[in-house]
Amino acid sequence: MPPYDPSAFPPFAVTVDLVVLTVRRHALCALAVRRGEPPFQGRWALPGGFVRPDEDLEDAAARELTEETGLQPQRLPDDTTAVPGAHLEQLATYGDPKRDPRMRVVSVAHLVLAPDLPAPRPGGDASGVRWAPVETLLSRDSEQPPLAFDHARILADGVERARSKIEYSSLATAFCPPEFTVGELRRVYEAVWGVALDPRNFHRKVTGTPGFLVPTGGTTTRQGGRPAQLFHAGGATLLNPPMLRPEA
Amino acid sequence: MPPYDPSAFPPFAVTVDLVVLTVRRHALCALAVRRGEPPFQGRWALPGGFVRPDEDLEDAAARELTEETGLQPQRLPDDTTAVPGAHLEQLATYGDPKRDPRMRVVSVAHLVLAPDLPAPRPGGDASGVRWAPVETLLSRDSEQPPLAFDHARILADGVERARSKIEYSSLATAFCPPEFTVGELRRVYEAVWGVALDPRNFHRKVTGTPGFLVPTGGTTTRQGGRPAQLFHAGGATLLNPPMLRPEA
DNA sequence: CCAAAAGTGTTCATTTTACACCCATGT
DNA sequence: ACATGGGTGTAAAATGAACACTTTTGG
Repeated sequence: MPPYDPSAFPPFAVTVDLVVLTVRRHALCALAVRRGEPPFQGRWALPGGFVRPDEDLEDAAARELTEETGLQPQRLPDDTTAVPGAHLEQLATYGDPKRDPRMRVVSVAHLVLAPDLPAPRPGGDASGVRWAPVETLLSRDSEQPPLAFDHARILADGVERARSKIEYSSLATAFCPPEFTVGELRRVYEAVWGVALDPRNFHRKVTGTPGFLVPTGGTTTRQGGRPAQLFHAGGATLLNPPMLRPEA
Repeated sequence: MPPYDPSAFPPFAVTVDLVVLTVRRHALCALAVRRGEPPFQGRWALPGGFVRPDEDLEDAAARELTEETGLQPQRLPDDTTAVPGAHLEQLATYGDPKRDPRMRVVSVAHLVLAPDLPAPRPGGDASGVRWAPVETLLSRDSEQPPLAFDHARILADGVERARSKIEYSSLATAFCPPEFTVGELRRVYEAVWGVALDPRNFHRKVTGTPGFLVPTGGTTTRQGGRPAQLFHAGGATLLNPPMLRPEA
């Protein structure tokens, strides 16, 4: 029953699509590109492209990310390139036979969490790249049409993954610059979850979790008020106990 | 830069592989099939096969599951077929260019959680199907060779997913028959996590979580001792607060 | 001085844990 | 009678939530 006949397999196209999230102006935003050709010409879509014949899926996602944004995923902890790092992980694979009207395309979606970029430079495709609040991109009652293909679904899945994963992992630091304050980290949680958190309890929680935050020794007043300690992300990836997301 | 040229896409084969888990004799077990042809002839592997040209990924996984085991995934809550139900979800996609020595194959792995089957009937392929403890299948120092392809990695990922997901969801009930006792459910947790749980506190916890368990009214003494209430899984899919996994 | 953000201490409610104890069956 | 698993009560310990209060900057 394994009809594993390499000479007669059905042909598929395999692509990667990217859900690139960041926090800008206290809102969770995603990267969108405008499609320059049919189908869905002129509509917004997620960045992505074909996987090359000898390329691993994660390599393809990293390549597309760099092409579109100049970002590089943080693959090694001691990555010393000047490019800002970002978290990259596989999200899910979408293979509805009718998801692309032209042909059978299976897309392996990836999730990228990036710090707010000083210059969100558009990459090769000049026809339009933008950061937009995920609510705007997902709203059905807005003036603009929905995302192309099944990209609204993919984006929603990516947002849901990010929201749940910062509960029990240290991934929220991927939204922060290399050095950040506890208050800046708290504002990330507040933006991603859309809630307000108690600054006092939040501070105790994150500084009390071993391996989560490592003080750099420096301080900053860039948020105003009393100078705040600067931290960078520690080695711990799992948060135990997790950060609790308020209800309602 | 979207070189979205449908006429020149690189050809890939797309398959589904299945991590089918159950609890037998107080151990977490997975379904393995013996390969009848090269490469890896004679070695154990995960069940799987090609996705058909007009078939969704989940449909392909469900079809392979039925072909190999006679199981059917529980897609509708009021599924009235006589076949026992099982939980099916997408796990992850594996696309290393060298994972199959013959050609470029991208495999979308799925995770299946099934109750212990009275007759784990082998399906179409008669050359060998068995349930084996995951520790046996993953042990590198055993007398038997490791799983074919990258299936050890896929199985490990599936086991890890199952272990973490029963913490915060009601998925552990997928390992149980339609009606089960609190003790039987506890033994599922103990087998999957490899720990011992306090029966008293476990009972209070699961019966106190609204929507998790619904009493059927019946009782059973199939485990010996005092008759135990029978339950079936309630509508709740998320467990809040989660089941806590003991350390170490 | 005041406003703003950082950080600490303390109290109360809730949850988790550990374990004593009783219940209902099979042998 | 007794072993076996089912189920309840309860008190100590740990955790989370709420919030008063002090600290250190900029204006």
